[in-house]
Amino acid sequence: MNPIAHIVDDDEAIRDALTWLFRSRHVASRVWPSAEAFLADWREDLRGCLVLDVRMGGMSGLQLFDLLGERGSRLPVIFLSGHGDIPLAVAAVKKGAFDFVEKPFNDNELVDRVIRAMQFDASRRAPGPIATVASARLNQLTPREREVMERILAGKYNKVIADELNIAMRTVEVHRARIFEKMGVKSAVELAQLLSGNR
Amino acid sequence: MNPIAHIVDDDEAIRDALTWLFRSRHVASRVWPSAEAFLADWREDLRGCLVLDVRMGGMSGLQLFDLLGERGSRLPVIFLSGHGDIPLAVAAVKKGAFDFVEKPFNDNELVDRVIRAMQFDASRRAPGPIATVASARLNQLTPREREVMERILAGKYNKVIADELNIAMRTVEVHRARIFEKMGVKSAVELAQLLSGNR
DNA sequence: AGCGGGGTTGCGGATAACCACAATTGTTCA
DNA sequence: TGAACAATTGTGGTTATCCGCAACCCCGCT
Repeated sequence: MNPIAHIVDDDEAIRDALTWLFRSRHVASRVWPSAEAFLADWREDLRGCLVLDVRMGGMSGLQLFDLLGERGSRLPVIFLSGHGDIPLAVAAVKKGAFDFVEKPFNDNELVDRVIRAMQFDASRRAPGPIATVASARLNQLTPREREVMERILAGKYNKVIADELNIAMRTVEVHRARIFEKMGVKSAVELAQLLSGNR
Repeated sequence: MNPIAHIVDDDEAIRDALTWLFRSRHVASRVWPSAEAFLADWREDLRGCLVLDVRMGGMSGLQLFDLLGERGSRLPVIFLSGHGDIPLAVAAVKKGAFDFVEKPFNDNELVDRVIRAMQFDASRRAPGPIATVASARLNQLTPREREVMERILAGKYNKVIADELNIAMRTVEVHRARIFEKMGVKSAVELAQLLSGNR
């Protein structure tokens, strides 16, 4: 899925205006008339950003935001809020929304924020330095050790790993110990945490 | 450490100008005259953003950027680039830099981008939806189970956990099993991955 | 030939995890 | 007051992990 601005608003006039606006600024976009409609099309790998009306018939923008959060969405969300909805939008920002824009909005400002949200999304997905913490140590591992490690991280028993690789359990144990040593961890749990880009 | 704009530039005039600029806009900032100097003060928990001159005597901004990446920094980086350095800066953005600004820069624009970078940093650290994948299941856990889980994630043995909580090992085992069941995982490794915001 | 590194294996024992079965408190809520 | 739930513990047994000690094979390099 290519990065696009995903727009959810129940006001057709707004949808049309935004479609025109983004097209004129060469920003790819697509509109949905309701939270439910968007949810039906939502997939975890959507990229770009989400422009979301706070107040809508049916499921509100906030509710959608929360729901997407639960489902693991990381799409940056920009809320469109009427002047009365600002406290709501602020609360949303505190919960991790990317930004919010007051209605009526200034075209340039909105486009600017959408572009930034999309840049944000892109940079967060960049393979770059994010997970490089462990890569230095990872490079010390021999190929075979890497194979074993994969399976350790899959939560498999040594016995199973031995089976899959057609080697003795004892060998797996040896690899396991070396892996922990080289990666500077004491347990499989620590290893998983180290490699899950957490902190 | 409170969020501030961390500024690294080897030109004293620029440093002074930026200090003044941010102060006038009520954005906390601090300056360093070289990459090396900043590196000496760098800590993993710095918050805010990093404004970095691409070209400097000694270590360049790009080098510092790479180095920080290796050390696990997640501070969003805004590069200040002369017009000749733009290709470099663009490359940096592809590697995960947050933004770059051409010199000479427009004050408003720079402040705006710095604020966005800081918002980005703040929202990324927000307890919000990021790790909410698991939070639904996490809420099913009883307080006691949570206590046990913390210690499991610390890689401790059941025996040690039992000791710390002053309960029998058997009890820990029961909690452990329940935790795995409620969280829908089969091993401590999976649990760690689930809770490390990976995907 | 000698050396080192990577991969492999066996033995045996200490330690921990995992589990089914069974049971006892204390609290909250209908 | 009785059902439901959280927290607790025990017994006994199976299965895994973790390690020291010792060893063999293959390969590339000196």
